[in-house]
Amino acid sequence: MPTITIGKLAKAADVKVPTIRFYEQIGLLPVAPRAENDRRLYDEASVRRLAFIKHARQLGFPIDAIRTLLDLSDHPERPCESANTLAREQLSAVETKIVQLKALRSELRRMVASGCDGSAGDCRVIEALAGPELLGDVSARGGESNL
Amino acid sequence: MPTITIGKLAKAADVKVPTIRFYEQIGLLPVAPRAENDRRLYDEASVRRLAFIKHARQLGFPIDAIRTLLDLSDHPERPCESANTLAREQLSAVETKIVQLKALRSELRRMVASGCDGSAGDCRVIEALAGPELLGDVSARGGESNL
DNA sequence: GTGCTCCCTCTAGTGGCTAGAGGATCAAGC
DNA sequence: GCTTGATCCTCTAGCCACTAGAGGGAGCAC
Repeated sequence: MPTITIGKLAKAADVKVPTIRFYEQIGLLPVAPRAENDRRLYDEASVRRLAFIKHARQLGFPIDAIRTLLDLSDHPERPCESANTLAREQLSAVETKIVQLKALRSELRRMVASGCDGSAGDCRVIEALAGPELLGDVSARGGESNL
Repeated sequence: MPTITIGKLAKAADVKVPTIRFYEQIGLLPVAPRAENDRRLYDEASVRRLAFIKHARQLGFPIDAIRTLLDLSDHPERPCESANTLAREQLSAVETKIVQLKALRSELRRMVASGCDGSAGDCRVIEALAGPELLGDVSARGGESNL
């Protein structure tokens, strides 16, 4: 029997109230039953479901992937292949992004290190941006430095 | 005297045609003069300006920061303090993101490593998502990235 | 009755493009 | 001259995942 208000749910899962309504709207959360005064009511299962979503979002899973993951979690008898695939895909997306960001970081470090304090005409930062691009295809430059 | 078509400019700077029109619309590129047939015309300076923008975008600078940087580059007599500041800010944003992504990566690695091939009911991936959150406040928010 | 907080719906805005409709014009080949 | 395909134009709408705000109702403490 659902008794939790949307505000309580929001606090319990550390998610903003409008986000919950948004998740309902796009079908990530089921349409909540309403009290007589038209307010949404939730139960403990809602808290768990929302926490699941939040966790997955923190890990960067796109909404569609989360839909699939929730679907699997709702049907424990189905094979979990796609959950594994989604996780691997997300891992590789994150890894790619890290590689790219490291390339950006090293160029930005160079820019910042050669920092100037004169006028824009001699500015190393602006020069670096105007100059020939040293980053090739960012995604192609994996090596960089490791950490 | 401008003679370069938008298509040529797009190729020269490796940017899509609609993106150029978009940059004009938001004032990153000046309104291009038109030929008699109403087509936009560009010159070498446009190529350099667009390359500057593209490079800055690749580095993740937000449009507003690029506006400032272009402004400085248009007025070489001004002090370049803000260029330095913007670069430092961008560097720190990139560094923060890297840290966050590494945390995600390690959790995803754990998930993927404990991969299962049974049914969703026993799936480690789903379990990990449902389980208590181990991540702090990573909040991968803000449109995922501005790369 | 007066605040205060919570809730409701609905629309529009964010960033940085990208896609598509619907049409005009151009360059090249026949 | 005619056709074909590439390129250009404008305009609107869509993407993702929310977030903000308007404008209002309801409930509770004082």
